Amino acid sequence: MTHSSARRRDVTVADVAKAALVSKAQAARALGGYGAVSEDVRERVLAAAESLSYRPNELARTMNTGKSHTIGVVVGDIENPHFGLAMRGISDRAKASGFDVILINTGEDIRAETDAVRVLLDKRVDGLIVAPVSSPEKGHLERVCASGRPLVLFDRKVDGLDVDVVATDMTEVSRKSTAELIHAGHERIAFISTLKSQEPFWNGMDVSSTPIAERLKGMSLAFHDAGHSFPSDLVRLNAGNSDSVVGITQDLLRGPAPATAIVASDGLVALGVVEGIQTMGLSIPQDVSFLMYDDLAWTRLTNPPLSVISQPVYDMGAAAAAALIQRIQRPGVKSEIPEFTATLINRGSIGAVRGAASCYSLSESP
Amino acid sequence: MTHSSARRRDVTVADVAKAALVSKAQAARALGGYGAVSEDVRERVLAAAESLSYRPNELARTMNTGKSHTIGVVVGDIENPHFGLAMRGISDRAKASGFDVILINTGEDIRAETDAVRVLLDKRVDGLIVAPVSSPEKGHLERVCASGRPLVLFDRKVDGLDVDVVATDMTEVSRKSTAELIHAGHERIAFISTLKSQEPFWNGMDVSSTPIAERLKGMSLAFHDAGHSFPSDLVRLNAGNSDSVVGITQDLLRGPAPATAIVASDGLVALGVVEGIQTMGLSIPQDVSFLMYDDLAWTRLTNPPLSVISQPVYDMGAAAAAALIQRIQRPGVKSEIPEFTATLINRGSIGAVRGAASCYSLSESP
DNA sequence: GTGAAAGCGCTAACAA
DNA sequence: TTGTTAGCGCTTTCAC
Repeated sequence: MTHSSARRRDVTVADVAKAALVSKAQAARALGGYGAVSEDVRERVLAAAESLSYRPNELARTMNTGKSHTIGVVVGDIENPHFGLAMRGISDRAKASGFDVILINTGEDIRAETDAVRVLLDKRVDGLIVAPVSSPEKGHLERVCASGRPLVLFDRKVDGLDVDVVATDMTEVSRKSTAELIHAGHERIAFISTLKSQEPFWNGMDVSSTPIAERLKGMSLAFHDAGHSFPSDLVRLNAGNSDSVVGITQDLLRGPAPATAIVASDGLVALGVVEGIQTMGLSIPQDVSFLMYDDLAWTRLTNPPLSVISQPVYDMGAAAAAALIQRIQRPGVKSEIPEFTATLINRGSIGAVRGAASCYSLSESP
Repeated sequence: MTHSSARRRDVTVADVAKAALVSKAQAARALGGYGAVSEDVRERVLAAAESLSYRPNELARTMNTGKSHTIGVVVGDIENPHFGLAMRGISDRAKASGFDVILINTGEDIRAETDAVRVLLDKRVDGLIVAPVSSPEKGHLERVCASGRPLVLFDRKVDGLDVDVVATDMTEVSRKSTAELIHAGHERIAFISTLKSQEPFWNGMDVSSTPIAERLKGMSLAFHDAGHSFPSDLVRLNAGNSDSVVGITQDLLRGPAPATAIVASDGLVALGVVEGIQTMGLSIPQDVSFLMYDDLAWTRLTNPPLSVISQPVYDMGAAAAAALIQRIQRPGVKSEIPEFTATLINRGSIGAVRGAASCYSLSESP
């Protein structure tokens, strides 16, 4: 049993120095790989370290240097594969540059997000990537900037915060997708999002979350292009768990002027929408057309497979990490962030409106 | 602009002490909430801290106390909702006890897992929860124990490592589910797992991953119960990405003695299996029956909805955190870990074997 | 090249 | 109740 004494003190540079018969400073230099050390001393020190199985105390190191070689990531919902994939992009890119990545999940709660940012700053991460929950509060993010450590926002930008943002512009793809739906005869196109909002949506309302605002703007533009008016009564915010989405879906599909197509703003909403449609005994796309954001693996398994708007999430994660590391290594230098574009993948859940002339055929995806 | 000078030194206890006209020690006591401080001094110190917007340096604090009030979590694949849900259970429980949680994702790579453990130990987390990738290597986990910090394993146990394990015993539910399949006339039941293995599976082989071993043992027992022999030629390990699973599935369904039922050992494998079945133009459950582990949200959206084996993942996460925190707070005291049981949720992907007498009807789930 | 000594920001033992 | 003093383990002057 080599580890019988759990309460043993960690071995320190001093121990190594003693064993190698050199000064603490020399041992530290050899171990840390800085300063000037003779070959002879270096070897003795490394050998001693090896045999004592010395491990540097990163905390002490960080305290002195101020650098931790760690980047912190804060996301709202790690159960959403969207963030899982982004996380992989971030990790891969960071690892390639010798940075460790630690993540904190907030459950889409602004208080938890504030805590998470505080914890990571306290742990002296070298920089942060935050996928901020949509909320007017931004004090915690301003505090990051004030601390002097770089911040990169993921997915949404925050008004009045001059930091790098990695996101896909959704306006164009939304416009194009909506045009596709309109082309198929739809005018009653609904949009469901979990975005929290005090008031119901109205046309021209200032939507605080950039990606949602862009999706809505794209829809609005497409309706304008087609000479129709945007059915803003079919925009539903504040969708919560899956059950509430099911309810909203059923509500949208009932009544005198039901929706003929539904757009889900993310994978979680999509689950509820499809379930809602199914429980009403309706078929996609015969009775109602369906479109969702994010190309999740399961969307190919339903019947019909679902049409989705796909974003290069992995690449976005990698780009976020790259931009952050750039900022860390060359403070003050503006980092170049690539443009990302989302594309419509039209699988089979968009169909002609029920009862309309059935001249609709899919236009090819680019 | 309040944060114009990004390069300003952080404000320390010394600064606060000076402002409050007390000694550094008194300021530290007041701020840290330990020792004895008069009401007068406490107020002056807190006021000074407030006005200087003092933030304690957690690193320095951790260096002295050895405690970080942080627990580290290491998982293989955060894209798998299984771990996302577990993570929420862990976070919720930890937060309730005042612990922060940081996570590192390893991509099912043993080297990354080793690194992750090292990083977290270096950051001086108070304890670790690890969902270990199945691998013979366990040096990194032994190092955790040697460091004196508690470790809780999630999902799988590791041979020769005497630590708390939070897992669901899969033997019984596997046996029962397999019996269900056999009852429906199936004898050619396949099992696909991503578990890495040097050699193909053979009956009686020592499978290193507990949950997979249990699944297989349950199957074997059920076949034994029914007086049939276990078709070990239909057990496929080393499944990789989705494409490879599709290939394995197609292989299993071809040939002179094809599988009539397929069991997927996790959600990722399941995606490939269903896709494989669909691309062959076969129907579930008419042509082939299907069963998978983990009750993921999308399993209700396929046609038919998929039969699954459900584990209380959130509760398991919470229990892991509870056990770990117990160990942190009362070292040496053995923590009581509840038993978890998985249940078969028979939705609609298990049917009678093609061509057999169609007397099969679902037996009710408990 | 080398070593002694002064920090980093905090806690904790010891006196007063 | 207070203040003084020593650390925690490392990096980093600054002399030699």
